[in-house]
Amino acid sequence: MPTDTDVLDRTFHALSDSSRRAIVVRLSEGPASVSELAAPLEMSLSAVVQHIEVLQKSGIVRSEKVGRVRTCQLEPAPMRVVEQWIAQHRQAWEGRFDRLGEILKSTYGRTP
Amino acid sequence: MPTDTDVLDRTFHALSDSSRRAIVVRLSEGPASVSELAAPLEMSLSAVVQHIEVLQKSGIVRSEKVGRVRTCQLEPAPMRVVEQWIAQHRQAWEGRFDRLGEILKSTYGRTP
DNA sequence: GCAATACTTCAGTGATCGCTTAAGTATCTG
DNA sequence: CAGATACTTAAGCGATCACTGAAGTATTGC
Repeated sequence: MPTDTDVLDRTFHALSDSSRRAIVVRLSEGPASVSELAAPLEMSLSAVVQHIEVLQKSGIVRSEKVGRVRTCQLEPAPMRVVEQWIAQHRQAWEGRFDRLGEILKSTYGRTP
Repeated sequence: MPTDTDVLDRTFHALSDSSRRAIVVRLSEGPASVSELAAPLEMSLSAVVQHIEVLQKSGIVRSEKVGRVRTCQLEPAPMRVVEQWIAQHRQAWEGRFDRLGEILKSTYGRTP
């Protein structure tokens, strides 16, 4: 049973590659087969399969094989964990903008 | 000049490590020195410095040295790019389209 | 001046990453 | 059944990763 930390590690890692993000963007338009996902990417089918494996390990993507075709689709749960993590620190991202100067000033009485 | 793709690659990568996320969480409470950031982490100072470098290359963290102390703080811009990317695909993550399609199908017997 | 402090830099190491090629295994289609 | 299709699996390779430890360089306080 993966912890939130595991999910965050794997999901952020999965999204850190532009080929994998392209796969995710394609899947956001609806389910697709492995070859459909591979078509626009300039790499071997084997490489694409490996990217899909990374996405599956993160939980972002789920797939099912029918006959000889594996169909992939998005799974929302891991992204919700990521969004939640970001939301928890959003105020800090937005609120503490460019205050180093102020802190240094209050600490040293001047800006160096 | 880094493209959005570069920013996404580096920011997602930066956040894919739990030690780096711990640094980010600490910085969300306010600026901190390198040693302050290192204190709760069970690794060498050198390792922490390398994590901070990764965060700086992504643009998430900015730092300034005064005397012998380097003070780090969050920079919101890269996170906004990440939030924007997620927002663009949120509907798909949440499965609204799929469910809407199913609902319409079960109601009208077809997708309009 | 001199020791403690706060990093900084560098070389090395084992693990993981993103890919390739090659050789599989099922599953359709005619 | 034969050949095409859609993956699947495995080995290997150069690059990057997350560290460590050792040796540096500025500052600061006494």
